[in-house]
Amino acid sequence: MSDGSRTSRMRRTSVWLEERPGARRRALGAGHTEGLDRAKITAAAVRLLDAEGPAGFSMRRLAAELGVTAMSVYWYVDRKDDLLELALDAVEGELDVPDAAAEGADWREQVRQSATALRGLLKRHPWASGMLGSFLNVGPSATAFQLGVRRVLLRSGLPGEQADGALTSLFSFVYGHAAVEASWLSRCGEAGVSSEDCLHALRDTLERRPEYAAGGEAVRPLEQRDFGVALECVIVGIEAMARAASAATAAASTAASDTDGASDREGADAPVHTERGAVPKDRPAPVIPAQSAPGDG
Amino acid sequence: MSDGSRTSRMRRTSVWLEERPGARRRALGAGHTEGLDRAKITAAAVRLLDAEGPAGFSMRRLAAELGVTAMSVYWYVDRKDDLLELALDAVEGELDVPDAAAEGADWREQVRQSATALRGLLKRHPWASGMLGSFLNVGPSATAFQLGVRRVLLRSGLPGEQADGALTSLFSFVYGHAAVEASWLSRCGEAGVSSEDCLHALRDTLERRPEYAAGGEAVRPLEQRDFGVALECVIVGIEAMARAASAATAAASTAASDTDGASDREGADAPVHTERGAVPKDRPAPVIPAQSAPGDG
DNA sequence: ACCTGAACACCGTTCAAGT
DNA sequence: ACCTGAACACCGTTCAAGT
Repeated sequence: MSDGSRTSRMRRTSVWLEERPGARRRALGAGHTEGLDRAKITAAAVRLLDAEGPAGFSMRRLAAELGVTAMSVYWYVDRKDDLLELALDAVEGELDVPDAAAEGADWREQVRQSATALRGLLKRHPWASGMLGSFLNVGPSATAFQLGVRRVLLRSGLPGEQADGALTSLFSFVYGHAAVEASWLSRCGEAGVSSEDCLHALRDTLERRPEYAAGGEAVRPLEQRDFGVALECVIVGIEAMARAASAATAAASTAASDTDGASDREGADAPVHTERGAVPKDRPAPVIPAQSAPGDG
Repeated sequence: MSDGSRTSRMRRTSVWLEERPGARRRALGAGHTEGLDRAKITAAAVRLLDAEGPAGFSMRRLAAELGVTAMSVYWYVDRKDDLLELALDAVEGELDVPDAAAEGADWREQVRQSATALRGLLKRHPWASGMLGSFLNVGPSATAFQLGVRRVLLRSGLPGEQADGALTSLFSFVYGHAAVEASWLSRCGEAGVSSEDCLHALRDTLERRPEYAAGGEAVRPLEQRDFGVALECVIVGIEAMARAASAATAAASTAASDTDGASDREGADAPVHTERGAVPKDRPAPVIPAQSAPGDG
């Protein structure tokens, strides 16, 4: 019931989740400088994506860049999507996995650094943020980074289940922010317009066209999206979550035995500051919902 | 220097930002039941996207659905991308714009409802979350909704600039979360695998393959991503931001005149609870950065 | 004003050969 | 084992015609 035969039933959800992954066509570690290679192809794909964007990327174009016929690539990679997944995880390898065991490190600062590093990555490779909405993103590099940040989040005092919620919150925010920013920049870039001119055109449209009911006074602020302020907002939310959780733990252990050493955790004696009971921690945490899978209607 | 001639220089950043938008080819309000129509085409596009997903959507397929030749659509729409933008804003029209002027409404509850409604929309139309990373999303419906939520956020006591940061944080989170969730579901769906089986395969891979260095104990939690917990985390962050801001305002007005009515705002006397000065509000809020626009390298 | 058909320059991918 | 060429079934979009 729980052996590996179940996985052979599925066609393909990700390059990383296939039956004999990695060692498919040729040993990855073979040290030959001539001929193609999964690593070489992946590196070329990253270069091409960086240079031309996802719209300019094609198997034929990539093969030309490698000085090879279009179909040669298919010996190393089954489908274009597999190659894109490889490219995605390859750039995520640029991230430093934070060290949760570092001695005097403040978890907030580590979270701040990891989030900023991820954002920087997604700005260096603007095509990557779009891929996060297309692929599973479960490659080794992506996984190592996410687990590392999770370990850092646990240092806040957050229990495991809520640390996952915080991790989701943090990554969703960084991904979403980068995707919106990337689409803005690429749209302006393709049209040959500066961001300022584009914002100017937007303001003009909002003021002049009747479909846009509301006035222009509230439009201006939408120009400014500050990653730092928004990130700080998420971190503060995580912090409040952790404080509420450790206060609950302290109260419980105080009720059990009165002389407990749990109060040396910082902020454990602070009250919960939200009016409505802060973070609901007794709500069931569902698995990613399986119903209504998008397929053919 | 600031007249409309500047906007004619740009080719196209969005359907919504073209020179004579809306009234391009035919009056939109014309009441004829026969023949095509921008509205009819847009509605058919939404239906096709819902049914087949973005990969199954093509101009030829759409035209067939409309019982018309492929090129007929091009009389009403300049490019496929324009049509996708129209479809995106069309589904965003399903959202209720929150009423910030409602009498006894709690802003947290309104934010919660709006975020949940947006998430529901992005789950009903899974292709939409991907489009948010491709287009400007400045159509009338999207704009009305965002400005409405912004007005609600202002009721928290947050000053305008920080309300934009909070808005960015909130929307980025919902977008990012929906995009990751949608990609997960669609990948599993296309492979004909349930989410549970896919998670099982992922856990197997993490445990067995050497590239995935870390052990499996930290892998399990990544299955559970609770939108509610993460959303609450963002809301608590916004709340803390607002409390810090209004505390600063109260302190300033107390310094100016001692008998000020500003202290009746709830929580204004609470101290800032973050150890590092909470939200940095003196940091400059940059416009969406214009440098390093992704184009040809 | 509205719609069509043929055509152009592409795609991803399969398949039978080559060496 | 590795690479090629021709071919299939598609794309988005242009353009000259039709009515």
